[in-house]
Amino acid sequence: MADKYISQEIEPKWQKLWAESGLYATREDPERPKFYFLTMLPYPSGDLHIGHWYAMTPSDAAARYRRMKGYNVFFPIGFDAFGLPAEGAAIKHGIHPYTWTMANIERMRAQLRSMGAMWAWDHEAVSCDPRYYAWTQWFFLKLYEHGLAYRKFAPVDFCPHCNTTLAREQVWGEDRHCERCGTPVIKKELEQWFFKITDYADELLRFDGIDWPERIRTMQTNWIGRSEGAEVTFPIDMGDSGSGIGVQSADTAIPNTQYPIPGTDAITVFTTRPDTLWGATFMVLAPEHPLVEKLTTEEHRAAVDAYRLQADRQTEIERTAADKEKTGVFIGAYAINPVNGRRIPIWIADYVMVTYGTGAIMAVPAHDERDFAFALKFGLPIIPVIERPDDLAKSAVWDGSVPGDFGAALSAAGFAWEWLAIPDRGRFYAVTLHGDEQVRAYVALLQAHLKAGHWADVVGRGWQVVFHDGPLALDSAAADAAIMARCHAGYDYTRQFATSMSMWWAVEWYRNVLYHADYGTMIHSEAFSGTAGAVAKAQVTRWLAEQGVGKFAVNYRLRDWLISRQRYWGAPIPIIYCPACGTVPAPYEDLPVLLPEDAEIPATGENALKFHAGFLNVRCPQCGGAAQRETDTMDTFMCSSWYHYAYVTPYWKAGQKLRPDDTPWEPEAGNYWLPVDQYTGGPEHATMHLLYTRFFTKALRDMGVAPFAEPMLRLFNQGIILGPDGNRMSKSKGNVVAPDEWVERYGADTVRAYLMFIGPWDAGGPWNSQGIEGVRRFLERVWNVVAEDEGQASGGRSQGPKIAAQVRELQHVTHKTLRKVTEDIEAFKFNTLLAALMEFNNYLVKARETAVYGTSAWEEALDMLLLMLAPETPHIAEELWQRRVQTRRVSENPSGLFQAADSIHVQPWPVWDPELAKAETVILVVQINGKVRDKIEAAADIGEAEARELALASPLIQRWLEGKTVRKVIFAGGKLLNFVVS
RNA sequence: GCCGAAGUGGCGGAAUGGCAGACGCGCCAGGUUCAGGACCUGGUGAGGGCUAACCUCGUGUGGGUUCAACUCCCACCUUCGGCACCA
Repeated sequence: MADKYISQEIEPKWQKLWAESGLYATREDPERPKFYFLTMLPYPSGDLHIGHWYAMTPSDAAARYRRMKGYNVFFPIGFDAFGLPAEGAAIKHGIHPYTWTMANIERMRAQLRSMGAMWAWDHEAVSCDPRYYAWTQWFFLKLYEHGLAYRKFAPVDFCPHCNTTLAREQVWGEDRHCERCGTPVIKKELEQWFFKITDYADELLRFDGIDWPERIRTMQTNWIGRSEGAEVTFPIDMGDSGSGIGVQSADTAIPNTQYPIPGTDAITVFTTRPDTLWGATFMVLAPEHPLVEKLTTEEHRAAVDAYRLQADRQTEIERTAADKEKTGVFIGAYAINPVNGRRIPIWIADYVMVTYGTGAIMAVPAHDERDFAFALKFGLPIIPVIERPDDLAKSAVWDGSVPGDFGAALSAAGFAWEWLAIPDRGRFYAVTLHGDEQVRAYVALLQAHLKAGHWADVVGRGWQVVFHDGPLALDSAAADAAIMARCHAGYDYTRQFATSMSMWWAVEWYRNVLYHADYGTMIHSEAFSGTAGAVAKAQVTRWLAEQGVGKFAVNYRLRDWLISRQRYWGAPIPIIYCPACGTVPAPYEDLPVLLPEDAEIPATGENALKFHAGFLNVRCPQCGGAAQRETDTMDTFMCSSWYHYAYVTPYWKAGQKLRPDDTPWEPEAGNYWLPVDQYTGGPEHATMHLLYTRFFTKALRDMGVAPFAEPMLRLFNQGIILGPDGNRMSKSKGNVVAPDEWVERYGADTVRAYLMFIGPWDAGGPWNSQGIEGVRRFLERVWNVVAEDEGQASGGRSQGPKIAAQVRELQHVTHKTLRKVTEDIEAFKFNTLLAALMEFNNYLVKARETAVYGTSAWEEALDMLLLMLAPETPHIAEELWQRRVQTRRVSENPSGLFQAADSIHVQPWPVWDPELAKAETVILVVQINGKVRDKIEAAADIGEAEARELALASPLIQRWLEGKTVRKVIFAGGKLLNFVVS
């Protein structure tokens, strides 16, 4: 009675029966091991697209597999339902965000059901439900209580299109655009709420006990950007110039450091290279640095103000363009280099960021590329203080400075040199030297040949200018000045240069030895000269601490998480501002602070809460006086930082008064399910959601709320499905692929299996419907093989040795396939899993025509085929399984109704027999000099001697060996034999 | 510029030291059919070869290690992702 495979009929049927039979009901069962399998929750934009299917259906397959393996699997779903698009729809179509969102959710629920996934709908959670965001607000209060939420006035990224501030993580790309709408962001000075994620920077760098992809760990590590170095304090030079520097002796708060220098005037810098301190020849402050105002002298104020203004006006793009010419101005003030007491000028320049480190740097132009460019441009001294590790030195000697026999003398002494022509300056001996010895010998030779009044330089190793009456080392700014004074006096050409280094920069041939940023032996550093590069940094840091001018310090690129959003459609920040009491948290028992439903969304895109008197005006919980609510709402990443906890007991304690000592989920259920065992989702959340949720969990642990430190033990990142044009799918590009039409045409099982089949799950790639037919054909062939078998289970009809061998082969193929499929699904290798099943099915199609048909091995093969298909294509597997079960009358079920216990999806995953999975024969590959010359069938356990014998019996091999001497034979474990001949 | 991933037939991809191209799409031939579609069977990297046996070449490029390299090492090219004046 083999009828046709009509997916459109069986899929809705089984979805209904599964739901009705309670197959997916969640219950904590201490008898069984739990498995919390989580896939990233969707934003209810209105329609599921193919990317959701790509992310979710393989997850479902893996979750189903876990259940068949005997785990009590929790596979929940919900909606990340706050966010800007709802407000956009409100403005555009006049629908309230709540109505729009809930309608979308309703629509998406139906679409999600069509996947046939084992969602725990009984634990669905929607983040915009007041019963949900009551807890979002509860978490905020807890964080506030523990000093992890604070408000500060700071320059923040603001999206003019979305009309709201954004977290640093939500600003993307070189042009610093809004992650959501693509509009370039602007900087605004606003008072905003932050979460102190930086408190956990070090712990977030550790991934102990979690199995996360290398890629994500690297991205998070880079994002946190830990660097070790020292903080060094440079006193301001109060001495001369009497310039009436507007310095006040008030406490000076230096940005991003907890170490204001009370009662002194000093600049603290962060450096990763304290070993280069002796080469710090100037300082640079960020234009926004608070000390700039105080330190600028009257003489320079106009220029400084002008520079700060233009720096402020520049967009971030202009300012951070990598190849930008360095700009900056001197502010008239000087600092004292604490290691040598030298006076160094203070500049401001926009290449120093107020947001990183202390917003101020010591500039070591000889060993920092940016400082080098800056010093070159503004004629500031560049003094090398770290020896070149490669020993290289160069010296260009004008042929007019030495007698004509200089070249011969160089050659005789064994120095490598060649002629170098410099336009307008003449011909030079270009000498390349290696190491101190050579430099010393060379300098002596040069000295002996130099004509009176002439000189030549040695750059790189052993920096110096050799004058006819003796060399001058470039070991300090003073020495630099002395060198230049002699040069200026002796040769007009040099007057255009302020420093030795800029003079050398003019010689192209010198350029590659003038600057380096490597570690190396310290030079020109007083007592530290000679300190080896490997220990220099640590030794100097220790000494700085002893001297009281600096200390070991760690700096992070990570900033605190800005969570304020100037939007209506989010969870309100539960804070009240009272003119008398100040900032007052809303009492726990008043949660949730409800979003007013009657708010009008202003067409200007502003926050509706600001104009809603009923929301805004409130009594102060402390003094009872008139007060106002905070109108900003929370970043939606706050909602998704804890949704995996919400699923455990959705809307826990709804309607009850919340208390600070509550547990945000039903404790027993939480103890059973948490934490998440396997998480799957896109890699685009690496530095946002995936970092936030780790921070959040660590904070919960420290509050005593959660007994674990990581929210998700294992993570897998699937790839991203692009539009058919290879671009990221987006409505504006019109390349969004809707799964519904494909499901209608081919069925959910086909779409599921096709998405799993097209390639490795973590690869993603452009959607291409070519090939989906092949997967549908595969399922039809499965249908034909299995459905036509009904009633044939009567045992083998023929006997004998021939059929025994065929049966054994069938069993071998069956068990080998089971092994492959099991290994693949464990590793999320769905593409090769499906290929193995296709191969297996192709084999069965052929085997059906042989005597194995109807044997118990045949029946086992069909059962196994269905069990292996159940995770990937749940509907067809169930339909065919039920037909087989009924046929065999295994189920005593008088009602005839489907019972959950009979479902294929709760059958135990079969176990392969290693003996059967092993092949009896192999194709022995015979090579001559590594080239395949013959393939011979042999017993799987063949030994080397027999293999050799077999190979030598082959006429083909005999021909290749003719007239050759066998030098060596390599036998690779029953697979391959290689004759090395000559 | 720095960090990471990838590069294999006409296409998606398989093989992580041992038969390159599994599986699927497409294409070609044949069967079935009044015909088309669907389905079934066989073939399908390039070149050579009495179109047979078989041979040569072939996994981004150039070197290397090895009996043997898509796979390991070195250098480079291209594409994608992340970071980027981060001190």
